[in-house]
Amino acid sequence: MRIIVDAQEHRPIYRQVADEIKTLIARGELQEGASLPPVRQLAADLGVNLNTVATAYRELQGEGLIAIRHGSGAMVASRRTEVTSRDEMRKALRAVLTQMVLAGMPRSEIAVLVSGELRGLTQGAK
Amino acid sequence: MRIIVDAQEHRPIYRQVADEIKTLIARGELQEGASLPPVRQLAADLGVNLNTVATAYRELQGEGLIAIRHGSGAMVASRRTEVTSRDEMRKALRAVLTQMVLAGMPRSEIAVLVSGELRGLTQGAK
Amino acid sequence: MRIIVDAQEHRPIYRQVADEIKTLIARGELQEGASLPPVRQLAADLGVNLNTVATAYRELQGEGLIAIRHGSGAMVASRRTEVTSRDEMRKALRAVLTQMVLAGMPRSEIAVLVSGELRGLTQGAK
Amino acid sequence: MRIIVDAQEHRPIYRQVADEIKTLIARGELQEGASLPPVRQLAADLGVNLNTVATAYRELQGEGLIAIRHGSGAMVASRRTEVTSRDEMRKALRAVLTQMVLAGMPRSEIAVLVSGELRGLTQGAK
DNA sequence: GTGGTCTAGACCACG
DNA sequence: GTGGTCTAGACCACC
Repeated sequence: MRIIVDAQEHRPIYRQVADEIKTLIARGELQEGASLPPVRQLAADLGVNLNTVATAYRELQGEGLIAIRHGSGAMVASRRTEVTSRDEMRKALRAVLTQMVLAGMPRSEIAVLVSGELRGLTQGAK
Repeated sequence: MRIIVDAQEHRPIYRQVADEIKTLIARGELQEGASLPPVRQLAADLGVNLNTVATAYRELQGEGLIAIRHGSGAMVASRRTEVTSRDEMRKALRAVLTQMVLAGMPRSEIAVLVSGELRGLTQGAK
Repeated sequence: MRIIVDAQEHRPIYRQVADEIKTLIARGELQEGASLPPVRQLAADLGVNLNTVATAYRELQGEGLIAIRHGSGAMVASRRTEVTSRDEMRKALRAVLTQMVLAGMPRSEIAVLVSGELRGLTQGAK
Repeated sequence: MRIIVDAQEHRPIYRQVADEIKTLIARGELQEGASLPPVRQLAADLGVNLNTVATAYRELQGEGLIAIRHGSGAMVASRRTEVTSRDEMRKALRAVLTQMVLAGMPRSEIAVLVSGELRGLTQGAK
């Protein structure tokens, strides 16, 4: 499983892990029923603390995206989640776009970035 | 100045305040040279501590977006910032879009949201 | 880590702490990758509030000199900074030298002081 | 009297004014007995608040550098002062040099800056 | 009247 | 155990 985390980023590491796994699920690279690597192994691969990965898995479980079965690992449960409110997502979107606009990125370039990411995320869904 | 903060959100309050002000600047609702409300007044309006607003202002000052002059208040200094790397913005964008896709939001609706926000942010720039 | 602060001085304490750490880094007494003491411990050592040290660390982080990782402490990241403009540094230098000249300090003695400090600061850079 | 202040700098404006006048005195451009401009006029020239200039004059008077006579303006009293302790000056010098070193300025260039400033300050003294 | 700094202490987030 | 955030309130510095 190809995941990269960066300790210097603003987002906490556990959330980076969770977000990357979410992206893999959304892209269809992790299908329903697929097994996730054991916590210890993923932690070792990423060079992070075991608790960090465990927290990420717990978050994904809380959102209903994965199922953790004691003693037999974790697997992808579903491609649907609804925990984050529409309003909160909109605020997050606005914050990101604001950042890009203030950084001087032209609107056309932002549009290209967005559609590029969207294409990657939705093609696996069909 | 219309700003809303939510103590329940993950983002710290001082960053919510800073982000909202950034959006107002990006939108052109706060022009260069415009005065910001005194920290104590904004703190009272938002129902938060003085220091929380002061921290937000300090962050904006550090990014070069506002100029604070001791004894005479704060004003908008610029509409440009460069603190966040392109790569970090891209990752943040991907995380938000992933969230939306997994929430089951159709691609067309996401596109509408994005362009709506973008329109609000870039029209003030002309 | 030997740091001394003086509450009577004009410079705020958090900046004194940051300045002292900067000097330790410039001197090479704190190498890149070295750990800084936990905020609470340094605060206790100096007899100041936790927040005061946290503010100093945050300032150093903003200048890129240290990296703070939530949950696992702070470490020296770099020996380079670029925040202060050349012109501002020159003006500050002039102010200090003016002070010394008006205090009646002979030019030769000032030169000795300067080269002594400079030697301490640049020898670690070899 | 050629004085420039910058509201964005770290030093408070009143201190910038005081420092600039000190430099003029140290350089010999303001001789003993010379009159200083009226507070109101200097404030108008600099575009700053009247109280700011008054505070600067008060500081200079406190250091014995100028004499303020009620109703007849201020004049340069002496070129000697001793209010700032040797230790505090040394600390200020160290902070400036640390800044320069961390900004990557080579030792040779710093030396040139220092001797250039020193030459300007001490030539008027002979 | 404006912002700046500091404290003491509480509680949370992260690894 | 580490840093982060917030509060309430005091006092200072600046314009």
